[in-house]
Amino acid sequence: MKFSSGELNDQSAEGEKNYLNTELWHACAGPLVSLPAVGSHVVYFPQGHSEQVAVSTNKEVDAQIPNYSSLPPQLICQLHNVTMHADIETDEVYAQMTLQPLTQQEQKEVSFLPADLGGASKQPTNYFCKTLTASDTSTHGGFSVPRRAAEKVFPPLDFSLQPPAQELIGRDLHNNEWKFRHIFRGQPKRHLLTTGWSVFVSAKRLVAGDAVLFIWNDKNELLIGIRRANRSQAMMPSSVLSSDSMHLGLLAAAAHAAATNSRFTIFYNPRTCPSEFVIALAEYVKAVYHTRVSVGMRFRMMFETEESSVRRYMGTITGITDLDPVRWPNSHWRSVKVGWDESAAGERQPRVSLWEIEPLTTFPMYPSPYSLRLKRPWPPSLPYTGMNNDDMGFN
Amino acid sequence: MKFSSGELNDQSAEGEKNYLNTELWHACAGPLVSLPAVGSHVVYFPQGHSEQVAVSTNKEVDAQIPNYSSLPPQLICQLHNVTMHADIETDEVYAQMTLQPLTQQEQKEVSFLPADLGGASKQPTNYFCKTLTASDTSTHGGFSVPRRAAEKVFPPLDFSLQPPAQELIGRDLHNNEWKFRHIFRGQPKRHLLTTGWSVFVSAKRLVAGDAVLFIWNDKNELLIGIRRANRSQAMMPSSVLSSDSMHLGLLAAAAHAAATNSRFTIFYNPRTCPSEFVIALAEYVKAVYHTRVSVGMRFRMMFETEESSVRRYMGTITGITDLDPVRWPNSHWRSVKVGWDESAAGERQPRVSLWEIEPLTTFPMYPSPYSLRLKRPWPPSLPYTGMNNDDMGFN
DNA sequence: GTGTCGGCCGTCTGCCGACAA
DNA sequence: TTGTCGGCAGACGGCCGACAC
Repeated sequence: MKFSSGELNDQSAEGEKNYLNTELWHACAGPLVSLPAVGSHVVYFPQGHSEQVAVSTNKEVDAQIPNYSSLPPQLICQLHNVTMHADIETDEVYAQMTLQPLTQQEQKEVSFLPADLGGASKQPTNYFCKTLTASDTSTHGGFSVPRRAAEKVFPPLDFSLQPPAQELIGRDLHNNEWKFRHIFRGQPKRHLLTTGWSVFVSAKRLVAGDAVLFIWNDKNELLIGIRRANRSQAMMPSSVLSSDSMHLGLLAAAAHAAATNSRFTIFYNPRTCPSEFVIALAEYVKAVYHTRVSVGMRFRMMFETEESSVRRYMGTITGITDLDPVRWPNSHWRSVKVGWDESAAGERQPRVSLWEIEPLTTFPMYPSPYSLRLKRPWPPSLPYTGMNNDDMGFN
Repeated sequence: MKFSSGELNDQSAEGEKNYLNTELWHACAGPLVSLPAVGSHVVYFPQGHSEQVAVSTNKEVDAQIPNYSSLPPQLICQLHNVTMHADIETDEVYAQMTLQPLTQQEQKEVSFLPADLGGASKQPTNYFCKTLTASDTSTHGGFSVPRRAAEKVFPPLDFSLQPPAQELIGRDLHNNEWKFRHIFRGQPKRHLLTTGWSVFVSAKRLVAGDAVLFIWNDKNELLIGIRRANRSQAMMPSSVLSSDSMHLGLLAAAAHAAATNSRFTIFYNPRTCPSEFVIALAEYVKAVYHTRVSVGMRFRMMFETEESSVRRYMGTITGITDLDPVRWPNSHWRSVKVGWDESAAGERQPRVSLWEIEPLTTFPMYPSPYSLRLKRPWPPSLPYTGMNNDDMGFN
């Protein structure tokens, strides 16, 4: 992957030389998360960004918040910078992206042909993820390593020893070192992490239900990540800025950047965010202009499993309408209403975006009507008007 | 005091019935912090708010951030609501205020005569504040209570017991109960908190240098507060919104509220904020229009001491100029440059606002030239122009 | 194959006065 | 007056196999 990681970042509290391990970041972020390549063209959705802020502040966007008439529901941008980070306190992974909206001239020159998408999330191959049990997190004992996991990920034990045991040394997202005694004992025999485990649990404040990741990478290094359970209401309001002001802030920042074609910075929190709101342009173009969808159509969509792998759920498209006709008319953000085959009561979103689903076609793909106007970035139903600085309120 | 406290607040994670103790909040906030009364008129300074955000995000405001030409450097508002809060994780105190900018008509009707200021911070009388030592926070022992403090604040011990001891039960800002064994023992005799102290220290994650407050209030209740040491760089970026967007957000929120005379919400963090940025209008008017200041004039200003009392430092006015002539011309925010008699290298601000200082006058106060135009809210040098919705970029 | 438990040992918590600053 | 320490007793951390699901 081409994007830089661990760049010096004055908003980071992670210290000067912050070489965050890319592989570990992606493992913690999950198999569905991919970051577009630096320098590439992306589509930014203020609506999606707003959703993330709503989840983070635990407050829906207020109906009183004014809309920015000049801000379209999507901005085509060049991605200038992506840095991966992890919260010092919680190890929550997030990415910082610097985006620059394209000028109208640049947009005309952009290729709207579907390109190769390249950077699919590079999940490590040799890893395991286990949700912690009460015994794992209790002070009474250590960590029970699933047998297959230990045999796949950890270096083989010397079974001539009695009992077979070794010391494992791994590093977390902050490059902190953690040591564990790995032992194979008990009746029946099992793999355990004993000495060192409890300090890890208390340092990371892990509780039953949280998950740990152990990765053995190509360089024979052990990487250790954590994924906290979704204790949804544990999210606390920031007490820095009201959620209304935050919503206004993200809109104002995007509107100003669009009006002046200047750079702006956003944070993307993969574990809290319902959906990615910065999408590779090629992916967007392919989904919106080169895929036929209609009500009644069957589709698949990927979801993450407990064990950090993916599985596909199936559903049917029940409608294609604006999510918010007032604020964001003609937006492709979550424009597809869907029903799920296995619906466990609000477990899955009732609305998705075109690029999140894989339509199931039993017939060969014909060129869509849109493919005839490939040179026009936006169909008439999506008026992408140039913005006038004078109506922004900025100096 | 008239303001409501502990109102139901859907952005609060503190639970349904949040009766936060006003007395304890003020004790934790410190003797210099006062909150204006609900319903009263106040002056809001976006610049000061911006300073708070800069400190909270640990990042100075970017020069690239556009200014809002329509937003004046101060807004006269009615204060509709004040609620006091404490961070669930850190116990950091903060206040949420709902402000509504006055219409031009309302501003003309406002009394600009200096009124009584009323709500000076109501510090408790029977309390003590101690900065924790290494022994206090070590797991090896308990908490050493200064003798005078114990005798003043704690209920008297029954000295017929051997040793004299009692159980103290107190409550923190979240109304959590804490029990301590208070004992008078050792050679020489001293007051100690033993059983219960260490769970408090570990629950609050106190370290040497942090301070605790014990208050005995009128209702014979023990209140317990904490004040963490200024580990300045411990502040971490929020990872929700970029600091630029936050700055834009607060400006946009204030500008929109001013343009539409609608309410907006701000958070005030007394312990992180360099200066109060919501000031009682009466206080502002008195300082700006009824006080003569000039270069060379001597003044006093209050500061908080280690023991949570106040002392006054003296200084000399060295200049009266705009802090930021480009963004905020003709602002009274930190318009006074000062030199301090006892200057311990950047310990005290080199710029203050008029309402923060007490000018020393050896002669009787004559009416200032401004007092002749009391009925005009703003002198010509402060053009308070009405705002035009059309140039705000809002719908 | 793995979660939880009783048993058991060792370390550290935490209460005490001594002592010194 | 009060911060830190050595001493000591008891609680809990943490390693073990047993056992059950």
